[in-house]
Amino acid sequence: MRRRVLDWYAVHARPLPWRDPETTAWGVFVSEVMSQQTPVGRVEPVWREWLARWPTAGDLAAESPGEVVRAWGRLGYPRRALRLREAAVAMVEHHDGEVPQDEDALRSLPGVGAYTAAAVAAFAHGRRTVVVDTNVRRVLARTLQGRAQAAPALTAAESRLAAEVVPQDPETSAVWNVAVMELGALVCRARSPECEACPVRDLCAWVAAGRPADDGPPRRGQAWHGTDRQVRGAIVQTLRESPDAIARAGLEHAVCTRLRLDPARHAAQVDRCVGSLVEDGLVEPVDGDRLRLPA
DNA sequence: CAATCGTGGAA
DNA sequence: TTTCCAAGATT
Repeated sequence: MRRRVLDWYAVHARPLPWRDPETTAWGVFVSEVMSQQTPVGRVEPVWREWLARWPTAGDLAAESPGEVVRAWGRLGYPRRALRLREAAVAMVEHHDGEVPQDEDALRSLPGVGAYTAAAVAAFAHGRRTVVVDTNVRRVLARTLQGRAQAAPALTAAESRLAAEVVPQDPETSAVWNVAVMELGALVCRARSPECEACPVRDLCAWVAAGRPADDGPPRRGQAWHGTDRQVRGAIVQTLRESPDAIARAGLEHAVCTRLRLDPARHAAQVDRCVGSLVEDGLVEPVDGDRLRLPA
């Protein structure tokens, strides 16, 4: 199993820029945060802009939150941009401006959870960690458990299983971690798995079982139309595109127009979302009734 | 533990 | 057209 996956990766790995040996730990760190819940294909162009503009943690730490959110563009979940900047500040203040190597130190940074800490320790520093992302969970669920998809949330049994299959040698373990992720992203995909092209199809428990459909509870889809998330997104997008602060009434109008919502019916919702964005530090009130990205 | 938090492309 | 979901983190 391990040899097959490692050999497959050696041939089929995508040439992502942050996999270049020349890429710094900071570059890897940025790529991991940007890739949280965002397809890597969408991350790549923004990552290039960021690394050219802010080549080190110190460079980003010195930037204003608003500029960082603006440069985040449409990657989604803009709070990640704020936390990435806060993580850079923490690196400057507590880690001599460098990306920590220790998994626990990484985990303590803003916006860094179990996955990102393990990934950065492995891919930026060559540490032996157990990287468990959505790809790894799906690959292990299929190959070892014979299930179509992993459980809705990460279970202790899953973590144990993932830890067992990571090679002992640190160098090999890092390649293994990224290789399983890549296999899940390119071949063992969630929707249309390409088992014919899979290096471990002949020892995959799911294939052996005839690729049974998922037997778990149906996943409730994320509601979108008319939600606060949609409204928040439109607010931040509008402010991102405006070099100047915008009056509250003008912002409400712009957001409702953008989303084709009745202003009379949704003014309160827009207002409430502005409030939550201010609390999150994504929006800043100025001059009494005007709003902008935080300076 | 479950809800919340953006966005856009593919099925 | 609607649905699914992608290198998760936080509360």
